Amino acid sequence: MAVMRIATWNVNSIRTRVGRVVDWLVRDDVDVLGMQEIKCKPEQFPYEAFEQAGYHVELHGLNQWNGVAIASREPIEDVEVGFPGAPGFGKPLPDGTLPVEARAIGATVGGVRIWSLYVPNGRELGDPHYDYKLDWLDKLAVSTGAWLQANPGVPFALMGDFNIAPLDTDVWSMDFFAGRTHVSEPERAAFAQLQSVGLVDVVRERVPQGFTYWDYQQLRFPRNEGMRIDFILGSRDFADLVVDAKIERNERKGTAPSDHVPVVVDLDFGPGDDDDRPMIF
DNA sequence: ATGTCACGTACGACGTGA
Repeated sequence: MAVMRIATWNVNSIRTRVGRVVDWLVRDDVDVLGMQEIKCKPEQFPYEAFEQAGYHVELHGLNQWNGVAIASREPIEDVEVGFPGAPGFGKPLPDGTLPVEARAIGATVGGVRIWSLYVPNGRELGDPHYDYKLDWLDKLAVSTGAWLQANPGVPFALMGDFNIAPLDTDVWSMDFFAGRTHVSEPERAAFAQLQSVGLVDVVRERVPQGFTYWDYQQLRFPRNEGMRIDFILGSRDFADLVVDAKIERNERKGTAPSDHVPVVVDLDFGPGDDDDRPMIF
């Protein structure tokens, strides 16, 4: 394959939406999908629908909350559940450590190292969940920076629901978000830290405007009152392969949509063993 | 015109998370 289409999508329960998700994968010819908020354990995951459509699946799900997965037409290699140093949260376990939630899964597909991430929401400024969010992002940046140093030349991307709107134009109203999470300076600094260790938002360059999430409440989608909080952050080696990007706004329409839509990039590996390439030369 | 949805528990309706 000379071109690989990679996407990220917070599906908000895969059991509720497996039909929509697999239909879109096939219809849009997606090769690799990182999913967030699958909201299930492995034994509850609808593997069959993915396998029948030609996708392998690797996932990390502990309970009805959070949960991340990767689906891919090519084999999924070197799966890693959670990143080194990821902080836990909640009631301490018998050994005194905090439970680490199911928010990160990494794998290599076609020589590309990718992570599907569901960043903690934060709830309210000053809430323990907010401090947890910032700590989680800090540890993610440190872990990512170390990995990039140790693996030069490997195309690498973090993708998922970051629960941060980096720009004022990434929310429908800065007045509405004044004093709330997702737009605070510490959250934006945490997002910038990911860029400072060597990652770039490979979608923003090609799609400067557009939301990726609209709350189910208050007619947010019909009014286009959304947020841009889902991103694909690529290393330089990854970014150099990107030839196209899009936000699939149509996936917020119709029956029983997720509140998020897919974010997509195409990677071009140049002339190669592309079965689909017409033999006209 | 529309004013939220998904999960678990447990079989109606509420608590939790987003």
